[in-house]
Amino acid sequence: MIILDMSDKRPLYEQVRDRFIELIEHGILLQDEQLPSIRALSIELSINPNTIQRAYAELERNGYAYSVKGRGSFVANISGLLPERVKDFYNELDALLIKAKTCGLGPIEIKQHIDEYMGN
Amino acid sequence: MIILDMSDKRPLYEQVRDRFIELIEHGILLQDEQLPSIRALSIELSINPNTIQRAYAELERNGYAYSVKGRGSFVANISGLLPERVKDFYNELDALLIKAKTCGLGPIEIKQHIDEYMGN
Amino acid sequence: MIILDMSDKRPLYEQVRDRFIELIEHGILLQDEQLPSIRALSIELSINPNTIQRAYAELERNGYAYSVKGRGSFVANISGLLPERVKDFYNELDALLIKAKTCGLGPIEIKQHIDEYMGN
Amino acid sequence: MIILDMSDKRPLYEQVRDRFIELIEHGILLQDEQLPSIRALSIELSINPNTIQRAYAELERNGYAYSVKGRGSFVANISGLLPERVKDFYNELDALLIKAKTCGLGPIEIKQHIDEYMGN
DNA sequence: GTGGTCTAGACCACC
DNA sequence: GTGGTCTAGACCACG
Repeated sequence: MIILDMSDKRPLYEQVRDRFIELIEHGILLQDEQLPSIRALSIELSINPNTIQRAYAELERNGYAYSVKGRGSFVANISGLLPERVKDFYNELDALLIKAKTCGLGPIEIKQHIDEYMGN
Repeated sequence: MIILDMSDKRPLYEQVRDRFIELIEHGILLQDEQLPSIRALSIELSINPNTIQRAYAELERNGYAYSVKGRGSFVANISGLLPERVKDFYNELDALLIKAKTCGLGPIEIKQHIDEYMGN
Repeated sequence: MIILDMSDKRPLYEQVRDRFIELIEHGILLQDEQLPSIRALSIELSINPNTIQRAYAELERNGYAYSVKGRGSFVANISGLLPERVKDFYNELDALLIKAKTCGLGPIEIKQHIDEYMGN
Repeated sequence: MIILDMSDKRPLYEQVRDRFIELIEHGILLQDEQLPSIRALSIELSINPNTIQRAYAELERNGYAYSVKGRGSFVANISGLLPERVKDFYNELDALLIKAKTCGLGPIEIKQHIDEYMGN
């Protein structure tokens, strides 16, 4: 479920965090489902429990999970996060479109690529 | 020409490097034009010359500049870099489109946003 | 009567304790009324009896309940607790007013807010 | 400047964090002023550098500070945080006013206390 | 068993 | 020198 890439320049805790965000956003992990325990996952991935702890803390901070002492960590209700994620998407898209301009790419080529990629 | 943002998370050398890439890609710095000397720029920005040196080295490594011992650094011919940058752009766009799907955004909304942003 | 929120950061025993304090202070549970038995409540809430036991022990320690061996736990006479609670309230209010100052809020705005909130 | 209370139930990193928030909000630490280095402060307080690091990370997350690798940590521009802090204040005040009601305190007594405390 | 905090000590990137 | 990440190992509170 989680795969670490030691050659990735991102810190391990970000890799773990982002992988869980992906799993939650794609609906593979459902609301209130229990995440692997910090200790179990740290053994499975052969990394320190503190690193998992940090990843889980960030998931909680970003609204993707909640944890209860003595019980475990669980997937949060993420329905409230959608507007924020849409806003994020458009911000990133705008940044990318600036780059497109400096490559000589116009709206027509980009839109065509989108149709090919997402289907129209 | 170069402005540093100390509260930016990126290291200074990356800020310097990326700013020059921007200036070069936008045609503000032209081919074979001389870049500021390391010493002059380090004084102007009040930062360590090593930091400028590293930025220039990266510019050279990425094909945006070349240096002549004892003469200085100059803007390279970047026409050969375009295909690579276009490829980069499409890779980043594809990653973003995956995110769009998980936000419930389809090609129609995205294309409309592009038209509004870039003009059609 | 008691509702647990698993995503609440507070431990379960505090949630149980505080909910009973609320019920007692609001006069919903009256003096000498019997609290639910530890066993019954633990089953109703699907949590460990030790958790209820701890909540009840704290209620007793804080003067909100008393227990009779073999009989159960009962609501205590809380009239003696009022002065202490008033004192608590003013202490917390004073701390909050310091914060108000650093936000540029003066007595007029605060008093107006109180009137709107509590009615005058 | 920073005093730790080992008997305080709050974790050390929260004590450090909250103390700096206090210093920043009260204008004792000014914008862009450098915070003590993580190592220096950890020695001064006789606690582990990781604990300071965590406190500083939270300050940064909450918009009170920014840090630059190789340079240090600095006080951020907090003017943008004011509306949020005002909102926080009113939320906490509302919670307190509920408590006041259960103590039999009405708006008149509370407003009088505010006048005595803040001056009118 | 669970998560949360802390220490000690290491290594890295940056300046 | 600075901050950032990670490991190893410990202790605590909670259930």
